[in-house]
Amino acid sequence: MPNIRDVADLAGVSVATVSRALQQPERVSPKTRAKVMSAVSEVGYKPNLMAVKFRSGKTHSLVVLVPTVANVFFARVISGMQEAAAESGYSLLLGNTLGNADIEANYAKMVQTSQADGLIQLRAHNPFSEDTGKNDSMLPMVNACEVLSSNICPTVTLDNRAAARAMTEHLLSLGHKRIALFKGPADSPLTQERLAGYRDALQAADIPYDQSLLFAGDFTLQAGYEAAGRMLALDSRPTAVFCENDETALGALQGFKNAGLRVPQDISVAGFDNIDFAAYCDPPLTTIAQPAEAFGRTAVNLLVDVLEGKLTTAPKVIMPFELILRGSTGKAPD
Amino acid sequence: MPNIRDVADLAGVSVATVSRALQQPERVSPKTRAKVMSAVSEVGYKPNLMAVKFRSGKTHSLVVLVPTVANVFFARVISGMQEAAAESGYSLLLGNTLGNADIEANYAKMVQTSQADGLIQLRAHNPFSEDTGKNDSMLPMVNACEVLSSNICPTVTLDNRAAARAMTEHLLSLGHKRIALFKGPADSPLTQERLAGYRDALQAADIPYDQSLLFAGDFTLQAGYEAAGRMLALDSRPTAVFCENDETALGALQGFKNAGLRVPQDISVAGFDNIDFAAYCDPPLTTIAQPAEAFGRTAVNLLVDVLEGKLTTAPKVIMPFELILRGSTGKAPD
DNA sequence: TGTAAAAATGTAACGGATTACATAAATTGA
DNA sequence: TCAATTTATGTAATCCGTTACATTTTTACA
Repeated sequence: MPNIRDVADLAGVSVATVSRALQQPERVSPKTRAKVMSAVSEVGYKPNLMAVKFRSGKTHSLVVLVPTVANVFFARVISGMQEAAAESGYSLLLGNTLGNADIEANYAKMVQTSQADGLIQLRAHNPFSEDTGKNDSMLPMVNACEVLSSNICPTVTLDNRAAARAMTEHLLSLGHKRIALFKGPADSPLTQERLAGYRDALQAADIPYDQSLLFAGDFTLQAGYEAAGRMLALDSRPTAVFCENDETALGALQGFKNAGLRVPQDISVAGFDNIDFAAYCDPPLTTIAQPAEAFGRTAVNLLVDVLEGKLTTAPKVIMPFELILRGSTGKAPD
Repeated sequence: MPNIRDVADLAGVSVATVSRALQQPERVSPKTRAKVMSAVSEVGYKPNLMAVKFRSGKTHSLVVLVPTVANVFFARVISGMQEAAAESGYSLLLGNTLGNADIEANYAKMVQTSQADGLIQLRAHNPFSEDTGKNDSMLPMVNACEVLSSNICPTVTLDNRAAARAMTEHLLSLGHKRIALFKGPADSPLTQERLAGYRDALQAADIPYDQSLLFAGDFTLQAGYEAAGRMLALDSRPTAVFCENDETALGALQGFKNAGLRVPQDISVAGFDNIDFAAYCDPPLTTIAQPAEAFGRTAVNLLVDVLEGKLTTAPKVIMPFELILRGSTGKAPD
């Protein structure tokens, strides 16, 4: 690979002049600039950006910790991140962490070893085991989607409690009294928030909260399918199910159908996320739309602000949700 | 951030000794090693890996050009890549290119500017517009899934032609005579290969090839849905549809159902990829399973081999496919 | 034309870790 | 105990751009 010295030699100028000709062309005479430019193309010079990054101490890379890139919702969030990152001149390093704290810590090390400037965490877990060495300033981290309870960094989230309450109220308004909840893992704050919203709605409607109507899963199609099976074994069968994400709902949909139930005549099913598939299943899924791409964009923009020292406090951005009514929910059977 | 000199000063040794104590502990006396180690932890030293990468000229990063991370199949391929990359000590830089050649060229520049060691392209397009400056050796690139016709780099693919033929033969064996093909974009080699397999099967069965049964799309749910609508407008309606990917098939499934058709009684639908959703739709989708994670792993391993100079020729790895028979295909109606 | 100011260019230090080479210390064997 | 090895450690160059500072050249105006 040719370097800046090769160019300087060929053009008959110093390396400083070459650097200036490329970085601040106006600081160099037109004649020299032309000489440099032709030398650049003659030797096929491409600046070694690792050298630039090393010297500047800025990598312009951001690590993103994704529990799993195979999740459709996260894929959309990542798309949004990539757009915003490109606009700000950053690139994204995706870490598929499988929700494993060790893998996360490993990626977090990239920030501590100057391989990345900052980190975006999509899960409610602080990946920085040890201190980052800069206790004075803000952690170079942003938390999105599922949010840490401690307020250690800027966050982007959605009012999950209010959204869950809105969906539960929708089901109540259709006359459902026994509403099952297909949850995520019990230790997930996101699950706890949505559960709280579900309870809020029940309480407001004077319907007793029944723990036997809760079914935990891991947000996959299979988990939804299996939860449907377990639910059908209940003595007194619920007439509606609120699933904490769309994959779970789609799995449940299939589980109910396989058991011979009709949706929504026999049972209503609602999801959360509004992934593309939710509009193309049978029946189409009632769900909560989250602005996934905007989540990603906002997270990146916040992180860039942190890195540029534009933030002194850690803001919490609440994104809007939207209730999407489709065919999978209907009047409660008599 | 403390650097190696801070450690050296505190330990009362030279920077060379610190470096050796960390890289080749056996080259340093146990006493010195202990001093260095305690100094390391006392100042909280983390080596600046940008400096290491800069000096070594190896970034241990691989760029992956993904048409869209929101595609479930690609998400699985990426998962496989990440596993293999982690095992070999590489990290992945994902580029969401939207199939845009300019964006691709931009990411390819990361290799030319020493920000990444190599590149994996999931689309049939050479992103290196200009030469890379190393015409003598092999391009630091691997092509996976959809493959370039020119044999400029190692590739990992599947015998798409044989797979499409196998699926078409399955439909023929069920008695279908008019089989529609929901294709991808016309300029995609992948589409051309699958089309060729479809034609092979028809020809072997002495069924005339009818261009009016081909419907182009872009591999999305929506494209499948719309193609279904267009197909239903045909005078003589096909009894089976072979979709070139599962998203298209799921969109088509919904399109047919909305039009009042029953699947598979009125029309059979087959897909390609075997994404998770294919098993959880109604009816479950007959499809071709591709070893997506293995694609990713193989691609990374090949690229690492290229980078380490272990390959002198460009191999073409053909992965196996599997025909998955489910409920969406059935006997042709009389 | 002479001098001050402005513009253009050059020199060299810098960033942090690695490593070839040089030197110093410890070990071995006679 | 001394020379010959072996082992341990130190010095300084290197990777490649950027940029502060120094120097040279050009321009402007009296």
